Amino acid sequence: MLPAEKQLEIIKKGVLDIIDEKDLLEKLKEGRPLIVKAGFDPTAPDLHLGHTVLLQKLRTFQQLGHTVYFIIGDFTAMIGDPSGRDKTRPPLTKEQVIENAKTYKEQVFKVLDPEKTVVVFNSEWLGSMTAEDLIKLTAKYTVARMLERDDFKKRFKENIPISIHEFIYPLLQAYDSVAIKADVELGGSDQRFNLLIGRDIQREYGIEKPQIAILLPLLVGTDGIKKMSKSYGNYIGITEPPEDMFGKVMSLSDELMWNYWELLTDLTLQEIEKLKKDVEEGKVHPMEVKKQLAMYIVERFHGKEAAVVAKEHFEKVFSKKEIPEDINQISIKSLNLPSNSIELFELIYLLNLVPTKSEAKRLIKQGGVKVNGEKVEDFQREITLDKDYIIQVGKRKFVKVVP
RNA sequence: GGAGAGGUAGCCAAGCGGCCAACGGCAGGAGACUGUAAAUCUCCCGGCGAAAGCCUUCGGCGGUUCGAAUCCGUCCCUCUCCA
Repeated sequence: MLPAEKQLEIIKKGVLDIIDEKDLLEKLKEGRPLIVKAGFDPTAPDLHLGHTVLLQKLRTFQQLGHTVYFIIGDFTAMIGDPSGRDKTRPPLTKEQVIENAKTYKEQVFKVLDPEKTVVVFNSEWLGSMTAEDLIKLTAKYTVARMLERDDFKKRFKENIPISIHEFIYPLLQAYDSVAIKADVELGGSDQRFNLLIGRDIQREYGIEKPQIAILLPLLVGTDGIKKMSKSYGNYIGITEPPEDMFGKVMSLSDELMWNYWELLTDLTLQEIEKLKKDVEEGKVHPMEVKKQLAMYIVERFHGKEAAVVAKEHFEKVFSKKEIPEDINQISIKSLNLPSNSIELFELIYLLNLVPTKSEAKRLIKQGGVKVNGEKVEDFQREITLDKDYIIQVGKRKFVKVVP
C-alpha cells in the first residue's frame, strides 16, 4: 500500500468535501484495507453517467487496495429516498426492485474491479428487523434534527406533505453503515445529510471511529440545469447504444462540457485547462473538443470501435444531414390497411411517430415532416404504398416504409 | 376532536354561473438561425374532424340551473391553527 499521505492526495482529486479529512488520514495510516461503502437504489434498471462519477472514485479506492461494499438498496427502494426531492417519491414494488437490481451488477463492473467488490442487498439485514428493532433505531434521532435538513425544512415550510416514512429512510441508510461497519461512505453532495446521520448512528451502536463521509459533485444532466437523474429524464445511460450516447454528449452546452471533462475523464485539471485555453484562443473549435469527449465516453462503455462508428454516424446524419443507413424498416403489410393508399398524417400516426392524429397534422402543417427528403406541408397528401418511402418526423425520427 | 385554507391540463398558477378546451409561466414539440450546442425569434402544445363543428376534461359522486371549473350537498385528499 502507498503511504497514507499519498493515498489521501489521490483520493482528494475531484472531491467536493471530506468529513473529516484528519480522521480519514488516521484510518489510512492503520494500513488495512478499509471498507468503502456506496449505496444505490435500484429505482430504475439503468445506471447513468452521473453514477459513474462515484464509481470512478470507488475504483480509485480499489486501486489503492481497499474493499468496496456495493450496497443495492432493495429494501430502501421500496421507501424512496427523499433527498433533494420536493415531493414524496412513489415507492416501488418488490418485483420492480428485483428486476431493476438484476442489471445493476453487470453495469457496475464496467467500472469496478469485481475481485475487490462485495455486492450486498440491504434487505439482508433490514428485512429481518422487528418493529422493536426499528423503534429502537428511530429513538436514536430526533424530529428537530431531521428538520435541520434543507429539503425537509423547505417542504415543511411550504406546506408540502412529508410522510413519516421519509424520516425513516436516512436512518435505514445509516443502519446499513452499522451493518457492514463502513469506514468510508461515498455519496453525491445531496447525500451529505444521510452520510452524516450514518456517523451519528454508528456511534450510537458503539462504533468508536465512525465512517468518513466523502462527497462528490453531482453531474448536471443533459438539460444543463438539474442534476442528472433517471427521474428527470436528462440522463445518459451507460448501456445506451453508442450512437445515442454520442449524440447526447454532443447536445450538451459548451459550458457544461467542461464539467463533464472534469468529472468523467482521467485527464488532470491542467490538461483540461489547456484544452479550454485552446478553445478560447480559437485554436480548436468547441465542437471538436466535444467530439473528443463523446468519443472518450463511448469508448469507455462500448470500446474503441463502437466509438469510431458512433462518431461517423453522427457526422453523417447531423453534420452532413444525410439519412442514416440503419433506420427502422416497417412493412406496410404489418399495418393491415384497407386500401393501398393513405393520407400522410394517418400514416405517421399508424407508424407511431406521433402520439395522436392532431399532433400529426400540426407537425405536418408546421413543416416538420419530410417524405423522401422533401418537406410536405399538406397533411392530406395521399401516399400510395407500392414503393419504398423514407419518412422523417422532426430532426431525428426516421422510418423506412416498404410495401 | 374543533376551526380555517385548499385540491384546475406534465408542473406552477389564473378563472369563481354563459364570451372556457379554460389567462400567464415553466417544461415539451416544430420551424428559422446554427455546431442536432447555448442564446434568440416564430408557431404549436386535450381528442376526433377537410372544415364548420362535435366529444371528453377543472379531486370523486350526486344535485340546482336553459347553462357549472364556477352555486348546493356529500365523500376523499393536503395544509394551517387550536386540543
